[in-house]
Amino acid sequence: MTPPSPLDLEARAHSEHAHELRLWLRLLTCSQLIEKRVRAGLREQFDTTLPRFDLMAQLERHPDGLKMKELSHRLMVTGGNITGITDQLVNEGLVERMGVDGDRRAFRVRLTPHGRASFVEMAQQHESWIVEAFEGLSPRDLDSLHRLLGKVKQHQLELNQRIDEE
Amino acid sequence: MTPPSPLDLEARAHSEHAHELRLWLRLLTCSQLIEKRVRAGLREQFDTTLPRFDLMAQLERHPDGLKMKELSHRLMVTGGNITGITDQLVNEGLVERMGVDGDRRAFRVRLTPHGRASFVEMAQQHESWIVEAFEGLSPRDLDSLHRLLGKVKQHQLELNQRIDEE
DNA sequence: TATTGTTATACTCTATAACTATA
DNA sequence: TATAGTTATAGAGTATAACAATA
Repeated sequence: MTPPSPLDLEARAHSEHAHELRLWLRLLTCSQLIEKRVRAGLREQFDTTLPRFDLMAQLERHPDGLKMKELSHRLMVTGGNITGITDQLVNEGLVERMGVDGDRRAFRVRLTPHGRASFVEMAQQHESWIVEAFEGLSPRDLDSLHRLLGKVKQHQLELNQRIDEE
Repeated sequence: MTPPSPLDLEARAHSEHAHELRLWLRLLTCSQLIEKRVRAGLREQFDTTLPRFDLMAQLERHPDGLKMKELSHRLMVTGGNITGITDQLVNEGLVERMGVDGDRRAFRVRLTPHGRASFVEMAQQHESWIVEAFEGLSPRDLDSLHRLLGKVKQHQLELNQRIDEE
């Protein structure tokens, strides 16, 4: 016979916040499942990766280019990684580094015409994966989910703000 | 250099299906922000990683242990990785491999008493991070979000089912 | 002195494929 | 033949820290 578990008490204490924990696990599962499909599609159909796609997506939104520092901030990764991804994309002729007037330390990175055409093609396919991922939701559900996640996001940003100020 | 704080990943959305794209980017942003905090906490306070924590969490829910194959399925990663993580945890005395009656190929992996105690400590802290992450939501919001994500998850699983059958 | 960006490095996480030992 | 698990390997993705050039 199994000895009584010493952890029954803790298990009960945990169940007090079981709602939050279950929500977190479900949120994580959803984003992992969708992300896996997107990564696989980018790899199989376009021989690229999500960080590369994300960097190009940022540049597509900013035709005049973005500085390395700005890319680092927007993609939430440290600078060395941006250098590496940018180097790859430059070698493939998809983006280019341009000088910045008045600051010879910095670059503007922007899409080349080839990079822009390439991105448009990927973005169309990407969109279809995402539409497929959410086709189980009504327009009203989509809106509710967006609004609720907006609250979550806002709260995370406030938490990070507090930490940055410490 | 610390990881850059926030972001504007959501800038990526553009087309006629902008609703779905924006929802996806927001979902991804939320899970990334929370996940980064959890990973950082596990590393700083317990010198461990999220996959290790997740494996132990599975075992805590299954006191009789789980087979390597089951862990692989539940954690959504391939078998070789389970071997690696399990090896680490065995070396640290946190889990153990037990034989399975009637199948000498397989193992049951389960928490040791030390592993269980260690997990409880981590889980309490983990819970506080998750509660903090969602403290901006009312109980009603929590419930709505959980229900909506349930629809998303269900749809992903059906999509994967279709792919597995191809 | 501070900031922008690069370089070098190391570590975690992951998938793939070949392998073994059982079934 | 098929399955459970291991091993070996390669590559993605990331952070850290030291560094150069410029502000």
